[in-house]
Amino acid sequence: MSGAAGPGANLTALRSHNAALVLRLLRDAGEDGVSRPELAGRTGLTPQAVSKITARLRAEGLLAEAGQRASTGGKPPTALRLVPDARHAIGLQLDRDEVTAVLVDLAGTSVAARSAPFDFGAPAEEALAAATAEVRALLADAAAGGGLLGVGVAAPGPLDHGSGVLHRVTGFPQWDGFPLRDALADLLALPVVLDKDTNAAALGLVTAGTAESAAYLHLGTGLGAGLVLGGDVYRGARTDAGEFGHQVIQLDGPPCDCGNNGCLEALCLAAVARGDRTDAARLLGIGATNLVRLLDIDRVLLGGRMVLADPEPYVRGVATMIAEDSARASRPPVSVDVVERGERAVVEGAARLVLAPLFALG
Amino acid sequence: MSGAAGPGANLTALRSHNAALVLRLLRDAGEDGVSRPELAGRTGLTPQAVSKITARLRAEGLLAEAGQRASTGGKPPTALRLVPDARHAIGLQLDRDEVTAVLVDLAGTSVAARSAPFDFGAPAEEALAAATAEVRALLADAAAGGGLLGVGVAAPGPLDHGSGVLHRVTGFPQWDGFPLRDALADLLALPVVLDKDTNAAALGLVTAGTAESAAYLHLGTGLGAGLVLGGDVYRGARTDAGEFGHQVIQLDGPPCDCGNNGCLEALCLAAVARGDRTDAARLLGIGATNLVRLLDIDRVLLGGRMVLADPEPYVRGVATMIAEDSARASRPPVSVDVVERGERAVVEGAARLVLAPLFALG
DNA sequence: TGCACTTTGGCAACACTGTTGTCAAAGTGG
DNA sequence: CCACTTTGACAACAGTGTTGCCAAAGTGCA
Repeated sequence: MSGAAGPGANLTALRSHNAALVLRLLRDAGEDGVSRPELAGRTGLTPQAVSKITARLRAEGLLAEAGQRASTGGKPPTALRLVPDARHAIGLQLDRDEVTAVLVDLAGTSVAARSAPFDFGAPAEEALAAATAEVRALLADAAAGGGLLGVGVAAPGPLDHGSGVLHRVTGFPQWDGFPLRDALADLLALPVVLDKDTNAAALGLVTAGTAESAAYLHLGTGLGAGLVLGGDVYRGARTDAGEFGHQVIQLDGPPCDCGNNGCLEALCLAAVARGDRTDAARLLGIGATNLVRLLDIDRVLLGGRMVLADPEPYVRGVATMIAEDSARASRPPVSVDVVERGERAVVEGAARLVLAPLFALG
Repeated sequence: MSGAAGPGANLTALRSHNAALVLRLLRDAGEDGVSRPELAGRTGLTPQAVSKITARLRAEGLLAEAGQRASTGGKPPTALRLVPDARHAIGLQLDRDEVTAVLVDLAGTSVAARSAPFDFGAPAEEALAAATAEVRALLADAAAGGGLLGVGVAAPGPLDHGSGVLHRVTGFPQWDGFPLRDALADLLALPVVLDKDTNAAALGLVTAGTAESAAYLHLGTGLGAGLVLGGDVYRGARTDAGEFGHQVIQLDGPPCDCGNNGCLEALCLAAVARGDRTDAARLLGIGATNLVRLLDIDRVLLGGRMVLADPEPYVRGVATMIAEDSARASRPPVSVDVVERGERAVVEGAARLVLAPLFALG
């Protein structure tokens, strides 16, 4: 690549980093808030440093006092909490036939939402206009109280997160090479971040759980994964990571569009097509087990239209297969669930693309 | 886990970070050295900050001037280079039947090496005594000029990198739960870092290439992988990541010791056992392709006794399969090679476990 | 040959970070 | 009632990278 050795850190970066750490703890604590001494203990910073940092954040309106806690033998600590309304972000999901937009606050809570039919196959300008119209309408509906941080866009892959350019989306060649991020940023006059829909959903997992490593498996028209490794979304150098569906699990299996034989996606979608959800779940479970073993995953979440239509057999099937394997390998159990707020997981995750830097996540 | 939000950064951490960045660039530049302005450009730090940092590092003896470069229209820049002898580290590899120890300098170059027969099945104290004797003999042979930073230990997994404790090594149940890191640290009175042999070898890749993501595939008595993701070794929460051999690639395949059917390891080792290296390479290639697609890997290196005995068919087979898949997916090519310095890859990687923090790697 | 220009790299002053020392406020518990 | 603990602020401090300035040492054109 550029040959750079990663960014040098200056005092500004130091400040942002520590502020983000404090904000993350405050966000995770929710309404109850956290006391200053607790923040100090959890971050490893001195109490005085925490006092300075929280004072700055309070001046920016990002946090507020939330009453006093019970004393533990001395002066009772003052709880601090995030002020969710202080900032907002927009999530925009471009799907094959629908565009969805949400306005979320700092806590990631959805404040307003809109969706409309969408033609991903339309000419770029037309589709872009439809998407921006949706965002503008959303903002008109619910004026964002605090500052608007930007727009996070989730689209089907492949695409490049770094440059914000779409690649050859299956079935929609006209988007290949289109600089979607910059085009939207110009039209909306807001910062824009672009990512794959699976990564957006995975980003929601970073927030939701304390799990260090998690995988979001999306079974829709295709089968993809969003990976959270070591607390951050893992994209790979070209945002191509997460191609979960095209792992070969049957050497002599049926041919797949990708050119290989016995891809998990082909087998799984075939099972779905013939209505055999049990077998689809079993196949998905095998792929998930491969993933868990390879990457030491703590948590698996399932999503996508096929799963959301009838989650139970999938969750049960995948959970069973992973649990059996974990037991044999005497590994701690891995939680398997449907993604929360199913249909909204991707859009709300998209909004978090914008929020993530504030909390030193991403 | 602990609920901590990652460590807060203070000024000391800031200094170490920037110093490590500079050291890494100097190490990668080798004998030729790097000029201060170039360091500034690559790190993003101001020239004056680089001057201060390099002055400190020079005072510690870690770097020295390396002559003047050609002028580019002004005062000619002074090249700075790492002083490899300034510090040393020990790498220790505990294998099933052999113990190997190397002394490496800051650049990772091997200065001295020893190896001896070893019985991993012996009682812990006995094996430990043999290992420490090997290290002491190595130090007696070649007195380390600069300060000795510590010992990096590579052992067959599973084990926990964080706590330095061995888990149930296949065939050697007596090691289960043994605190190898602390035991060795006590005996040698040196800092000790413990990691899986595959991870140690993978750490060598971080150094060697500019590849952001790489995988080291080890085909020996088993089949495992060491993963480098985003420039760092990826271990997972419990150092269990890298279980590459037990991915299912043939649903109705033969049973594997792990309890599943059609594991890559079982199929691949069976092919090796019947002398069919071409098929073994093909199977390895399928697993490698799965890995490359899932994790957007740039570089694959092959190692382990089976491969090193006759590398060519493996490299060719794996390279061909990945190349075909990459071409179909119009992805940039992935380099496939035998690991350099084959037999030594793991021990020298182990030594780098100790060096890594100096260069902000790991 | 002379001179304008560029680049290097050090020194001093600076703005800002987190840290330490100190102290008042406000509780608990014997 | 009083000793003790904890909270959280203020002031002084050490140390970071940054900025402004300048001498040294080259290049390249007139």
